[in-house]
Amino acid sequence: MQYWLFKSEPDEYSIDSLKAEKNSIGRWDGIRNYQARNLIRDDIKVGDGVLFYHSSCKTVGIAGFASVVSEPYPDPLQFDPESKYFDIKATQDKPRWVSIDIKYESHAKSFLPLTTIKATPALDDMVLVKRSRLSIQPVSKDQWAFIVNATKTDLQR
DNA sequence: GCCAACGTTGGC
DNA sequence: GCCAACGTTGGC
Repeated sequence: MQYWLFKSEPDEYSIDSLKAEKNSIGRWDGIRNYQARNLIRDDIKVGDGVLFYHSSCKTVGIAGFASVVSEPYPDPLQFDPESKYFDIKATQDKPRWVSIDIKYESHAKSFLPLTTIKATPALDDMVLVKRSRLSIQPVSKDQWAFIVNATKTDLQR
């Protein structure tokens, strides 16, 4: 089992959006970065764990947990001229971009802000800290375990 | 809204 | 294949 971090802008698609989907399963689409695509296509497997990260918003950080529930398949948006993710160079025979489905697992009982991640020595090797722009990135087993532990009690109360 | 850090494009 | 110009991401 492997672990990953997926970034999403909560104004577009938040962990609550995922939870609200039918069976709490949503399609992760609109990936238009080759590195991220290659991870989805080649490395990410059914059953892998996903950290759901909220980016470009008031408080950025890890909002909850999900899991991978499908094999990769062609992203339908690349064929849709109405979509902002339409790609004129993609064809049904030779699709360029892939999606996978993920399933909501849980909210972090305490939201883990990026500022805390950066201030935590156990987490400062995260790709998030080092190469912040990658929208899908690997997370180590130790990082995952640390984050599961760090978010399981609500420190706000 | 600014801007740094990338990633992509396209001329040569 | 280089690299300048341009576009995008994403924190602040």
